[in-house]
Amino acid sequence: MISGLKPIPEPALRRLPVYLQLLKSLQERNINEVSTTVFADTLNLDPTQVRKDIAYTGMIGKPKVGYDVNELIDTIESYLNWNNLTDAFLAGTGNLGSAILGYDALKKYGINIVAAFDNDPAKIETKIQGIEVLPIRKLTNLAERMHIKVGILTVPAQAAQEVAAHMVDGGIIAIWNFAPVSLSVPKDIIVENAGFSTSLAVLSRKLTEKITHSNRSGEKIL
Amino acid sequence: MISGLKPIPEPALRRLPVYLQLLKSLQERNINEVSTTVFADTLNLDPTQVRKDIAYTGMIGKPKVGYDVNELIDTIESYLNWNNLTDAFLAGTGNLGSAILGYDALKKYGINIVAAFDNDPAKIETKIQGIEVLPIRKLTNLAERMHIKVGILTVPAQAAQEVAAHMVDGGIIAIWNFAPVSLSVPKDIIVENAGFSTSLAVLSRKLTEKITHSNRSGEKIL
DNA sequence: TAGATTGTTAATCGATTAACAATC
DNA sequence: TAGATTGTTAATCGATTAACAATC
Repeated sequence: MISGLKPIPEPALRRLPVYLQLLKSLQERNINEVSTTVFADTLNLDPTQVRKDIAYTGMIGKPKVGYDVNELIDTIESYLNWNNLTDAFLAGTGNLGSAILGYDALKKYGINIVAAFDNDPAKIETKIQGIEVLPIRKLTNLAERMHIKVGILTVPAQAAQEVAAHMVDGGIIAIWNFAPVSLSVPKDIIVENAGFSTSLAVLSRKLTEKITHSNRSGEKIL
Repeated sequence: MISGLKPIPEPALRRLPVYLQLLKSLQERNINEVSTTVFADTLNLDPTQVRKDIAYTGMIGKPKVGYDVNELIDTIESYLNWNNLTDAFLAGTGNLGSAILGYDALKKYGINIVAAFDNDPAKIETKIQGIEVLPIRKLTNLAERMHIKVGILTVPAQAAQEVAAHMVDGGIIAIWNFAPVSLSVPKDIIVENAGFSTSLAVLSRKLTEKITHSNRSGEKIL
């Protein structure tokens, strides 16, 4: 065993930030210890599941007591590498791109946007939310020179594939993709799709099911 | 059997918009037929999985031929109810909220924002992206009167729980939550968390794993 | 101490993948 | 027709949940 930890399943990984958020609120209320029962009751999860999820981070609890809140925050944050800032480029300074540039909390998730890129001449050489906007053609070279590893893709759908390719050319290995397009990139490139469509599909379908179901069973829908 | 269709597992539901996106691009290229082999190869999925996913929507294909592209688009869109516009309220007109107000493509996902809410006096009674901004205290009443079912929550974390409660009071039954908070709402309320943290957790951890792994095995990381 | 909680192994559940007859 | 593809049943895989000894 080299790393001492089994690779985490993605569903478990997705729950970690939820735990973190609860832990922070406990910390604010000066609560120093937390059991998986508390997690489970608050978040509607199974306590065993919470215990397993936490175990993936390497955190060790105390029987009868639970977990130390501060320590667990530190452990999860360093497991996610959120305690270190990773420099990132953002491409596409439309509404969404600009909003992300202005989203200070990104630093809490370990992301530090150092430059933005766009092809609109009106935006180039200006600053949006204090971050300089450069032409897209400079992205590849600059990424290489600055050893940038993370790219945030907020360009329109039809430009996404091309800009993603520029990112990869510049040595970027992780793309946070907001465009509604499945990017075709080398298989060792990490792509995390954060577009709205998946999330809205779940919302829309659940809503549709609920409405048609409550109609059928005669419940009121107003 | 009442509805004729088994309820779809959430992982399958999340893949539907991805299929839809590919289908639209086939449609643009005037391709009328598609097989699950094409889906599988393009999207790196198992063809049987694609077939099962599509079956949940009620779509029927033709052996040897595949599926009719236009018909499958229609079927998925109506399965998600994206072919009808659902009116929605948005609360919180900061960077992200404003970006969503300006995001025309939301209409393609069946969402039509009819009013926005904020507590900043400077914003109230103005229009953002052509949509009127009203004080939050008017949300509950107006939601009720307008029979609004969907609320988009883009307020700061500390306000999220309270505003969510106002939405529920006004009869909203589905909340698209962008605040990094797990909302506590009655169990029949649909909450879809679309905050950045989950998505960034996956990206960050995968990146960390990749970098530490490639170091260990001696590959170059630049 | 007794009771609550952790860590872990075993059982269950559900989703993915494989196999294959039916079809055009 | 032959070969490709669908639809579906069976097998596998992996995640969730249950059970329980160890612990403070």
